[in-house]
Amino acid sequence: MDYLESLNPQQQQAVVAGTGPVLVLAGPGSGKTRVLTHRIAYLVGGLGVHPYHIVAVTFTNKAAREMEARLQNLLGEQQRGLTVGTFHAVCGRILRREAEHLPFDSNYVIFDADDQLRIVKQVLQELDLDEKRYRPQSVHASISRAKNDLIFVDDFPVQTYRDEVVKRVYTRYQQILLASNALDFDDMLLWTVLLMEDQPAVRERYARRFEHLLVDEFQDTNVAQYALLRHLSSFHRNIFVVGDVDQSIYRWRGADYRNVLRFEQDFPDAQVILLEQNYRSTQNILDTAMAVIDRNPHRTPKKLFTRRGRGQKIVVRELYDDREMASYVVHRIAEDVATGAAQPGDFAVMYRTNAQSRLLEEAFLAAGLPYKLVGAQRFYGRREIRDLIAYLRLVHNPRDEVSLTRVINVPRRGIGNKTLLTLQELARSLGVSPGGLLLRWGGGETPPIGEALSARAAASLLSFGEMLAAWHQAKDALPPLELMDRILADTRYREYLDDGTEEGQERWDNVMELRRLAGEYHDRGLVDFLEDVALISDQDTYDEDANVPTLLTLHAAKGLEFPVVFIVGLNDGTLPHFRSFDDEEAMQEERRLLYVGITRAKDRLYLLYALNKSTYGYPEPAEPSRYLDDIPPELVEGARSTVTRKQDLSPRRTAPVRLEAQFRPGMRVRHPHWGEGMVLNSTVDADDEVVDVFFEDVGLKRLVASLARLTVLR
DNA sequence: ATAAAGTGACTTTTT
DNA sequence: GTCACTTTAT
Repeated sequence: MDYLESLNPQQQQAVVAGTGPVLVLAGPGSGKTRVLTHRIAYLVGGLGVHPYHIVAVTFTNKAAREMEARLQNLLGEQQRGLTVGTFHAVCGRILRREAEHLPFDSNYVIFDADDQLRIVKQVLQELDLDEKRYRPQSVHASISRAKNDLIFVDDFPVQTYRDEVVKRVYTRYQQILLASNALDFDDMLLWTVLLMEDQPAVRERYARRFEHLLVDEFQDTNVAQYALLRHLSSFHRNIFVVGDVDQSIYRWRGADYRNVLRFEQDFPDAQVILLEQNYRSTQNILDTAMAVIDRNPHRTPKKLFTRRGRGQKIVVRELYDDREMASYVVHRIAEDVATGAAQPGDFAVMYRTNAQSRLLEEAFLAAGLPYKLVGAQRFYGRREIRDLIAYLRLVHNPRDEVSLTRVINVPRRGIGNKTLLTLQELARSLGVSPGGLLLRWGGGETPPIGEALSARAAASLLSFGEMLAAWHQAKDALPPLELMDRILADTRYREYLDDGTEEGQERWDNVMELRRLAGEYHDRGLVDFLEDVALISDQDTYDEDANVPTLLTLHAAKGLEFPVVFIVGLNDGTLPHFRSFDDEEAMQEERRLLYVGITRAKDRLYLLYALNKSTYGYPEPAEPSRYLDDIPPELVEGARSTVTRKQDLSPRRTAPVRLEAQFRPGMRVRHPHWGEGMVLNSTVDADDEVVDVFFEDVGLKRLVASLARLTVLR
């Protein structure tokens, strides 16, 4: 088999690069996944490396699955034994196997973002700290950042009083995790690195095993991940990383693109290979992307080029507000589909924040067009889904106090706050976890209740304990699906949800969806089910086979491509996001985010901004994104004479009728964005006034008077 | 103990 | 406008 077939010279060079460190700097659409998979195929099929000795690490399950699928095509059964997975999944496997060296056992559960926040809140309450002064999110972010930087509790530096508070919360937070036999996302990396450092023999075993280490999206690694890679490659030094600093968009999660520079320092003998040829987009799209990203300082400029030709110009368009924007998108899609110019699945709509999806969804719904939204939170964040996962987690690991607290009174079974508190105290006095106590109680042991509990409360607890004990006993014999069915039946969960409303039905449908998912784990079992559910990412929910338009955040778009891309809400404050305004590094990342979005487009690109945006309900005038100014007009369709006009797409909204012209040729006017200009012409339309204005700075514009917020100057 | 009604705070991005 | 959390009434 020829592993170099259909690869360009740079790709080939990367695929057959000799042993030792290799750094591949790969622009968007340059075929980096091809390079990674062909490299592995070459190692196994060409050099005869056993797959057992190869590990490939990605950031999302989707990327891992895609790599596996492509390897299956290239290698067939020869690929068996390969380790391909996300950082967290690979660490998870190592931690379960090596649990004897660690302060938790191999049945540990993974606490997700919501659980983590709950614990922080609980701790803040315990320590009698004011949640207004110490916002749980922000305290948690500090803890997470420390962990990503490999700073353990004892080493947490204290310079301010706030640091001191965070350290106290961090300490207690960590105690609770361990008492619950639980890890958060950051712990998975942190404990693995700690394991490698504290147990040289273990490190040696893995370092010897992994002869070849391959890493995707290397620019998104954080300190902990980089440390882990160094440990795992410490014996063979065959570390092959692929990345693009211009696509680094996870700084807020601890990612540091400077790891790419660090790599070159730490491995001075590294081969560096540049992939610049783009196989995805037209040259106009690439030029747009470069115009945006070139403004970032301290970059090694890359020249993205394609053989696909210039293609169509990009569309930059102003819409009245977010609603009109959504409506415009839907109508454009409907039109292209109707004329046969494109298929529904060709389109993607991208935005900066999740909240922006709502109006888009409404517009699709109103038009009766199916669409798909990428985002796991949507599903896994739902109350009913979290409840059921909490039940399963509790059965799997009764020490999980977060889950116990969540479900002990759902559906209502007469166990209120007071009773729960008494249970917790009782458990503490006996030196067991509350879940453990209930389990034993339900299994026949009677705890020394004394006067602490009323007879009714005790009966409620006992009956819950009995259910828990029965499930716990059955869990090893039952596949996840059957266990879930049993829980649903015993708790009468459906009756609890079904309140006769549409919402109740929807919730039950969600439960059925989770049930379907559980069914896929018949052979792998509960542990894998719970782990996968905890580590699922938004990007993992992208379904390329659906042939419907895709709605997704710019972050979730990384690694994907679409024939037609709409980027909506290109307004200052949204992109760049206002929270980044006072942080230079963050602002550079906003720019990279737009760059990532633009480079997803193969053929057509729409950049849309609103004249008015609404910040939680209330509309206010908005500025176009500053990044739009960086795009050369010759790349933009009709750039010289933008018609600024409210789209007459929703018949419900009609502009106020105006009979007389307000503006006359020769008048001097001011526009909030375009500055001062002179009116050249004005005509009264059926329901509005259309004014042509020549602006000093931007030239001729056609404006609708009722929307353009023009003021007349003397 | 629970349901209903009221409050305030908040939205980047997510393994 | 939406959510989570708190207060209030039963």
